[in-house]
This record gives sequence, structure tokens and C-alpha cells, in this order.
Amino acid sequence: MEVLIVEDDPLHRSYLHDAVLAALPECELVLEAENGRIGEGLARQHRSAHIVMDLQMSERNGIEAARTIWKERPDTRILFWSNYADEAYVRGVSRIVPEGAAYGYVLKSASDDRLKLALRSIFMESQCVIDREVRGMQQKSLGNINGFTDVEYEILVDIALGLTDRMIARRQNLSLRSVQNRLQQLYEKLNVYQRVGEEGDEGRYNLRSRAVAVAFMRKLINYSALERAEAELNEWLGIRHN
Amino acid sequence: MEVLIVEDDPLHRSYLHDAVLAALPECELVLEAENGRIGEGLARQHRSAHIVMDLQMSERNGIEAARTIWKERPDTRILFWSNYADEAYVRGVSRIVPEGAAYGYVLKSASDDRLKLALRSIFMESQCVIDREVRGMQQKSLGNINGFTDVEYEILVDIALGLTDRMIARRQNLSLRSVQNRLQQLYEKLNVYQRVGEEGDEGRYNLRSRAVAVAFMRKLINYSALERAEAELNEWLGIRHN
DNA sequence: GCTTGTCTTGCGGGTTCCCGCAAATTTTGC
DNA sequence: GCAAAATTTGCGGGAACCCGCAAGACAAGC
Repeated sequence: MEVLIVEDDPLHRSYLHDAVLAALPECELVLEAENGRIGEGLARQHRSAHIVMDLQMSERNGIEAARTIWKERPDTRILFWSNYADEAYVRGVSRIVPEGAAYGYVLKSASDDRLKLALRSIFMESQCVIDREVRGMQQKSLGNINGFTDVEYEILVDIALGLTDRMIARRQNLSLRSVQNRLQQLYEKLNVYQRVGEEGDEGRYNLRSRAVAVAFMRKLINYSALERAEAELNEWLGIRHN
Repeated sequence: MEVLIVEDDPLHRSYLHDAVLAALPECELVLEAENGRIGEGLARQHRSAHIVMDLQMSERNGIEAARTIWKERPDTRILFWSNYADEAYVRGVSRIVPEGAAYGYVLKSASDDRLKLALRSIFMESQCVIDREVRGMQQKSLGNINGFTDVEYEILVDIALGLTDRMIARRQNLSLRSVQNRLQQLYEKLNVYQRVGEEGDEGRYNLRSRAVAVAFMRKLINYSALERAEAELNEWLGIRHN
């Protein structure tokens, strides 16, 4: 059995290395990669079936790496090991996990035992292991209670990228007015209608920009989500007028 | 001699602990705090003069903690130890460092030796030690070449928060038109004027939102900068109509 | 003093955004 | 299959935004 570790922090990497060896005595070889790009290469080369993946990395983040890896071999087992349970990460991960794949999501703040248990469950038993905190986020996110539908999330990302209504309409195959409807919906949910001043009509927020700001502060979107979205946008633009 | 470590990651904390003991044999006591709030309390209680501070922490980030600590005792020596050299961080730090204070900024990717050297230089010799990468960022940022003036940065933060032109005008004591002038300036520098489509006039970006997006992607602003700015905004709103 | 350059302000207009209203269309529930 | 509910679309208008133009304000340099 082989395990591939993709993690940019040297301390965390060696900690993981030890944890893997301790939790999985049947493991013969531990590979290490210091970013997503190298991780992808190693995974391809060694046909890795067991991967521990950090999310926040500089070269190429964990979600992108996992996506291409899963695209090539959907039965790869991946344990995501991250500092945070941002909704942006949770949503990003659950968007790319293939049908029936075994994966896990545990926080770096978890105890040694939790980590080791997760390693065994996922790699040996092919079970999914999601940390409680992450699980909670997932339900809040995907459930309808105060959660955002995919439609709403899409449009949020589009205005965060700085697209005009007209452009969004084209991208989503909608009319201008429908885009604006969805925006209203979004503004409602993000609670951006409160006045910032108090003197009558003036002094409102700019709804569009404020929505993005609030989404950032609620960690609905974050740097890596924006980065991915920008890449997708450019791809789409490339296809549109090759 | 006492040293206070403020760092939320346990692995990094114990690594720092060892590094401090190794680099500073004259150190008798090492205190540890796991976030900015606790760090502030310990610093006040022990009148700490030597602090190693992480920037990215959940409860209260390093910049805020450092600001209040320096406000109380401006001769405190602080070594910032961070994963990234985001322009937002660099600017945030240099905005709060008091006149003539000794401080440092080294990246977590730096070698053991660099870290230990920095510890001695700052704590024993009261010298400022700024990592090369950070230094480069600082010059690019503060120098006029492709750098942003304080004025431009202020208005960038304001639109990132989602304020309207009118509100920004009030906050900065400017006319509406002047605010818009500065916005034009900003758009120019951030290069948001390129069309996204190609068919004639349509398909532009929404300049305002796009500016925020590219600022984020260039790490001119990041989550923690936004968070701080939001706090300052609320404070200002509170003062305005007590 | 005068000039020059930068910054600010007002005016005016074209464009985009935000949204109420109502009709058309699709989806859902039974 | 049909009625209710949700979504989409068009129209129209008020507000905000973006910006060219030109006149004042202010500081710096000679």
C-alpha cells in the first residue's frame, strides 16, 4: 500500500507522514508533494489510490488537484485535511467528488486519534469520514434553511468576478431580467438592504458590491473559490469565440 | 528575558518554542497564546517586551492584536511570522508599526537559521528584520512604480466594503465627483477596462465589482483586511450618529 | 510675481443597475 | 390532466454609476 501526501507546510507534512505510518502499518511507501501541481504528477505517475490532500496551497490548490485526479481515476480515495471549514471549501469539495467515491474531510485542529481513525476508515474500509464541524457546515449549506441554492451561488460567483448583468445573462442562458430577479433573491438572503446611514433615502450600500463583501465575510466565497471561478470564466470565454 | 508566542497552529507553536529556546539561551520563560485575544491579555499581564506573532488567526488576527499591544507599549518588539507576503498583510503591518519600533517580518517558509537570526537581531539588538520577499512586496507597494497610494488604497477598501459613492464622499470628506475621479484612477491602475467579450460595446465588466475582484486576486486585499475595514466602518458609523 | 502641475468640484449625459408590475412559461402536486 | 406555485420574461422608470469637459483651489519651482 502507498500513500501520497500533498501539503505545502513542511511541519504539517512530516506530522502527516508520522501519522500515516502509525495508523497504517501496512503502508510501505509514503510519497510527499509540496503543492497541487507536483501532487497531480506524482499521483499520475504512481497511480496513487490513497491521497491526503491539503486545500490551501500556493501553486495549485487542493480542490483543483483533486478534480483532475478524480477525473482520471474516480476510485481514488482522498482525505482532505484543512485548517478551515469555510463554506466555500466545503461546497467546492462536494461539487467535485465523483459518484460513490470514498473521501474524507477532517480539520487540522482534530486530535491525533481522529486523524488516524479517519485514515483507516477511508483507506482501508472505503468509508466517508466528514468532521462534525464540516458536516454541520455542509447541512447548513446544502439544506434550504438559510442555505444557498446552486442557482444563487452561481450568480454570487458571477458578480464577485465582476461580470455585468448582460454578461451573466449570456453565460447562464437567461434574459437580463431573470438575472436581476436572481440578484434580488440573493440580496434578500444576504441581508444587504439595511441602510448604512439614517437620513432618509440616501446612504444605502451599493447592493452588488455589498453582497460580495458580505459573502466574503461569511466565507461563502474565498480567495481560492474566486481563483477557480476566474479560471472557469476564462475557459468559457476561450470557447465562446475560439 | 521572556518571550510570548502568539500562534494558533499547535505544530507551529511548538516549533517556534524550540526555535526561541535554541536561538536565545538567555530566555527564561516562553509564554504561548493560541489566538490574538489571549495574546493581548498575556502581553498586558506580563508586560511582554518580546513577541512572536502569527498573522492569520481566527479569534483576533495578528495585526489587530499587535496594534493594541503597541498602543499600550510602543517599545514592544514584535516578530511577525506568517505564511504569506500578501500586499494586504504587508500594508496592514506597516500601517501600525510605531515610530522607531523594532519589528520583523519573516515567512514561515524561511529556514531555521533565518528565523533564529531574526529572533536574535530583533530581540537582542533591536534591529528591524524584513524578509527579502516581504521587502520586495513592500517596495513595490509603497514605491510609486505600479504601487498604490494611500488614497487609492482607501477608496479600494471602501468599494470592497460595498459603500456607495455618496457614502464614500462623506467618509473621506470629498465631493461626489472627486470620489469618482479617484475611482477612475483606481480602475486605470487595476486594468479593468478591457472588454470581456468582443462584440462592440457590450460585454464589459462591471468596473466597480471587477476592481474588487482583481484586487482580491492580486492579494491587494484579503479576508483579514476586509474584516478590519468592516470593523472600522462600524466604528465610524457609531461615532457619526451616536 | 507668474507659471506649471496636481487635485478638487460642478455640470451634463449616456449607461447600467435595481425593481414594481403583469403576462407568459415551466414546474410541481395531486 | 389540471390547477397552484414558482420562474422567466418584457416594459418602464428612478437611482446610481461612469466619465468628458472646464472652471476653481492649492502647492511648488523659478
